[in-house]
Amino acid sequence: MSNADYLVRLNPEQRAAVEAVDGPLLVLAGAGTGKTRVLTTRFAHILLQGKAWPSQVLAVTFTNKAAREMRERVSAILQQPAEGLWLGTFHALAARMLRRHAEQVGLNSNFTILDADDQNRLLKQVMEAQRIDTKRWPVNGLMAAIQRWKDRGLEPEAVTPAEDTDYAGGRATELYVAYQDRLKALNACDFGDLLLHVVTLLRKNPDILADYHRRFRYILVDEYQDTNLVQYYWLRLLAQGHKNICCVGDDDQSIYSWRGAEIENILRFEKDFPGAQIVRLESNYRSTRHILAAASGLIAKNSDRLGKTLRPGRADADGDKVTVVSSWDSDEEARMIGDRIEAAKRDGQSLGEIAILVRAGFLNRSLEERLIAIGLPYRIVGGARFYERAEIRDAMAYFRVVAQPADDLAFERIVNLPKRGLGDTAMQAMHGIARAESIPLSLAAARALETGVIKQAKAREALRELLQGFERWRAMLDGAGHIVMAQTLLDESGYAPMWQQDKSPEAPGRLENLKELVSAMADYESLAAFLEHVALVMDNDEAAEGERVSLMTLHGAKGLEFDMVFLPGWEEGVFPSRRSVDEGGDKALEEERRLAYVGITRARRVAVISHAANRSIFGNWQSQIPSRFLDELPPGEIIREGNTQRARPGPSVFAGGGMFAQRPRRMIEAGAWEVKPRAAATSAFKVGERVFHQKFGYGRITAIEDNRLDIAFEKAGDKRLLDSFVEKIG
DNA sequence: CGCAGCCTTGTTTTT
DNA sequence: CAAGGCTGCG
Repeated sequence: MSNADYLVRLNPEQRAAVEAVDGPLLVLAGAGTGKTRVLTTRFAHILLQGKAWPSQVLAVTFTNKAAREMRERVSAILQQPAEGLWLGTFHALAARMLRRHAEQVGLNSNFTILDADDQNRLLKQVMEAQRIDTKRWPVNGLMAAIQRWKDRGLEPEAVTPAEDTDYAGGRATELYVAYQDRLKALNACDFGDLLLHVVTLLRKNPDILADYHRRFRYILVDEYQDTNLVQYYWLRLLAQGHKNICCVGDDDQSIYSWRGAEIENILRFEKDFPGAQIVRLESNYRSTRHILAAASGLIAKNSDRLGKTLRPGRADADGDKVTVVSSWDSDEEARMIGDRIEAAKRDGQSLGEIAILVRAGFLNRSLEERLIAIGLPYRIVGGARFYERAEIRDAMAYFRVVAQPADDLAFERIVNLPKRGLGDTAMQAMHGIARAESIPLSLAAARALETGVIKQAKAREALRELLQGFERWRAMLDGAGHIVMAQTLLDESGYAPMWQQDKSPEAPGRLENLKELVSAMADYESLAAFLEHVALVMDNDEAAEGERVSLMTLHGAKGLEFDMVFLPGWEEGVFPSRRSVDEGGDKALEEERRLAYVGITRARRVAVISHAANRSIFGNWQSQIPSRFLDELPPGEIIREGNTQRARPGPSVFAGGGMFAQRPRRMIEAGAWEVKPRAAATSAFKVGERVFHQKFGYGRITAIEDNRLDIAFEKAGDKRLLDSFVEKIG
């Protein structure tokens, strides 16, 4: 593409969004309306018009993937590598700013960024030091509260009674203070701190803020609907200078409130930035008209919306209606999906363009089993990630101690790994010294050797060797470089040999991962740069090799598109998620609905939604009620298939016969997802009656609520079922 | 000090 | 059903 015609390729609304360069602008971009194109073209337009140098534009995204994509596309339009840009995720950019001014908030610029696991362990230590019973008061509960405070931009002293929780008898803020103190002592930050500290320092230092005002003439923000309050404060502070802030987002795709995102940020944009223009992108170039209509009909049930109508923008927008399939159980649902994928494959459909999108990870299980059984290649996107694997985290802990001897959490993780004979008592001793003298653990360990508090000679010797090792490895950074250092360390520390001697089946894979880790280091010029990368870029998008079906969560699918999309598990409790709705009420329900909207709008050509009448959850079978979202789909846009009867009354379901095999059973009416709650009076059951269920066997009714029965099954335990799935025993 | 086996417990979504 | 924490033993 020559850079002269980049504007011609836009439709009028997109072009308006690109050309309205000065002043605040909100671009409401529906799914598939060319949001990324607008953002990147606008970026390039600013540069090509000579409005700013590349270093004078701040471009913020949520994910590393989006940042990478934007960088590539801007380069393509500029026809040169886009370097020296302030382009990245909120967290990466905040970390960059914070390192420049770390001393303003009491940190050293080489501070460590802790991951979720470290955060939890640290907070647990803090709580135990304060004699909090972590059984009665789970660490996760306080962690969540602290994160919420940080998401809202609240330092401990800013937590008002109204924002407080009654956690641990009202000691939550006190613990928050202790946790923050501990972080500073460790010269560490958690994820929330990156933004919180930056906002604090910008507020307290007008001169620094003025500096950034001078620098950033234009600000571009992607996925604005997912920003939380601190992110919003940060943007608002920076935008005060030139007021050229452009936020792109879609209120209908706000799905991260559980992580602190405030949909109000986007709903309130015009108030926050007076004189703001709003451009709506409503021409969808992705999906067929039925898919769009189904998604639009569903999202129309939400009330908190700015309002936006998706129009089919494709010339070939005709296509099939959305299919809704009912199945007896999750296995049959998985079989149905597998069959359809195989059929599509026979018709020449590329597997890489097929996705199965689920509400939660556990739904993958039966799907995976089926795909393996029929030999369809698949990949799980966003599953156990590379940098979260134990061996990687262990190796990283070693590297962290090399980079920062004061990193107690890392030191603690590896001091006895491989086993060096340092158990609880030795650790207690070291902690005691560290606390008494206010020194890092690794120094305390050296002191412990001198004072001889570690009794066992073997442990002492092993510890001495480890500490000497760290000095050697640290010295290698200057001469041999970080890659040689890493190899030497993994070998000499005994960590890699530990896995070499391990006979378990996964050991070879772990060694392989360690090799991969070391080779990944080659892309970074220093150990510090590598550590930063790992802390902030948790995704390593392994090249999507080969033709594979993608399995992922609905959250993970945001921003992606596929020819063919399967949406299984549309059942009450699963989707919408019971837990979300219990916690967040109507607001959460609307968010679940937005998630459904995101799911449907991923599909270009084919969307298949399904539900099953029975599903195994937490290891036991439950009877499932079809999702209310199914009823909310416009009837004219969908075709229903299947039913909730057992597919075949063959031996497969109750293999081996057994006590249930011979029972006569009442069949459930076809099309059972239309089963609606009936009036209480019609329930033909009585408390105390003995009943039979096809999967759970015999039981007795303990309570009746409308058409729902609480039943104590002899084998399967207590369940709540729809009465239509149960039969009386005469 | 370390291990094995028991029990509990909890399962959404992630930068 | 899994993983992780706790207990009790060698």
